[in-house]
Amino acid sequence: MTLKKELPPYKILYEQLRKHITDGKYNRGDILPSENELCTTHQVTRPTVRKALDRLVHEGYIRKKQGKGSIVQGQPQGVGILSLSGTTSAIGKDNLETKIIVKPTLVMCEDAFGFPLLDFEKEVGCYCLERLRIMNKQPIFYDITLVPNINLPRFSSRNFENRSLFEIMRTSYQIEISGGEQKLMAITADEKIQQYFNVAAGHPILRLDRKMETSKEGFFFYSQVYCNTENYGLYGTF
Amino acid sequence: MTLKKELPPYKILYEQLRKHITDGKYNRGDILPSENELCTTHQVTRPTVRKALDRLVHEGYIRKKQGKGSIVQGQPQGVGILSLSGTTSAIGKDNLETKIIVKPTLVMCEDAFGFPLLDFEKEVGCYCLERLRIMNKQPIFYDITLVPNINLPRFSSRNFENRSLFEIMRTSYQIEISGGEQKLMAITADEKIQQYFNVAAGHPILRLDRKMETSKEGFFFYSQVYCNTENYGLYGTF
DNA sequence: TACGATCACATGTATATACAAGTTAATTTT
DNA sequence: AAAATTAACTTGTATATACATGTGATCGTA
Repeated sequence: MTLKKELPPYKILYEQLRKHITDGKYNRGDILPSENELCTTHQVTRPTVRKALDRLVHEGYIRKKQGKGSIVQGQPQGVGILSLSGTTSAIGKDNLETKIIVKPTLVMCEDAFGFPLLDFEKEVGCYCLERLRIMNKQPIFYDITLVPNINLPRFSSRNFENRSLFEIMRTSYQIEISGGEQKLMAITADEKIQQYFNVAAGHPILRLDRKMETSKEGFFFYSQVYCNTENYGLYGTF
Repeated sequence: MTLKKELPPYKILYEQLRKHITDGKYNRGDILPSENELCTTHQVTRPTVRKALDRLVHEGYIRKKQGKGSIVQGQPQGVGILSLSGTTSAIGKDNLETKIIVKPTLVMCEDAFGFPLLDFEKEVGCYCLERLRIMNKQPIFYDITLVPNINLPRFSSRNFENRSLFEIMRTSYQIEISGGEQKLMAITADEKIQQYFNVAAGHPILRLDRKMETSKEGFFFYSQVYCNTENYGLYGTF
């Protein structure tokens, strides 16, 4: 029994081109083979090729120009905290240190940061973990994450110290974040946040409540992120 | 001389369906006419119809389900301020009133909210306009927008009262926002903002600095948005 | 009545083809 | 030699068609 039940051609082509871009076989500024070339090399017709390219355009991997070609943009930058990727990638993970405040603990809850939980999620409970992200010795992010307790082998014992949750999901469980919704607001630091961020009372803090949807049907997870944007504004593209 | 140089059929259909959704002719949960019906009513073929629908899906106006149909999602909640659409659509424009604080005025500037300006942009100057968006009698957004002074006929005399800039760009000049970058931060209200939003000193405010890129090569515009998220958090999908 | 097969219809995917329009480089003309 | 034209590419848009696959109502049977 094969897990991949034969992807449609346009997806195969999409995956392949995407991989070549992320792997660096194509670099920013390169021009992809023309649509007609891709047709012959992949033995598909132009609408099929275009469907694959459309998706790459939409996701920011390439840019197209009439009469010219498909120009590689590179890794969709900016896919920072405001979009697909994990919080870690928001500012580049180089100088970002992660400290676990609360290790994954199973909790029962009725809702997740304003997002209503599904019945089965309430039943099985959620793993809750709290982390503090520190950049250049200064705490920047504090986040609380809720992951429904479905069958994720060894989840609670995994090391979250310096890997984003997204990365663990993808590499250990083949679960990708496919989208989500979020609510943003500016608040003032409460006592807990004042402590964590080492800021005065009344300090403005940016808060995000997010619901992530994944490639695994019906599996969501939730997080609440507090950001001290005093020195590092949140950057993103769209 | 017609300004609209004949939009392609799929765009006409897109605009029309989109309008019917934003106008409320179709409501959340409604099912759009089937692709084949749209073919006959609009005298185009299915790929053309699908192209229009693809775009509506992408922007979050509708959702498609195989075997069922195209289900209206409503105002793209989501495609709100954090993503493609205009600020107006961030919270639905029903109760949103727009007040012009400063009418489009030509100004010369060196940079735009931290984004460096191109040389030609510095040369020709930018139209600067300031607006206050009011929801249920409470000011929610205050934004300063810079639009480079390229040839946009009658731009400064257009009525921005209750249309988003994005909408005017799209419908009057066939310029679409294709992406952009933004920086977010939480700040405390300065005196001007305190006045506009009628809040106390120290009130937390969410600020966005954005650079928008458009379908018109080399044409960008810039805005700085202040949001009072006390009662209405910024909502978006990704 | 309850259940299951069937059928009509929805979207999903793919082919084959045609022409429009923008870009670039080679070719021709001046 | 320089400028204008052309030719050969590119992507953009559209048609016409075919079959696969998911959904839901209808009909027929146990």
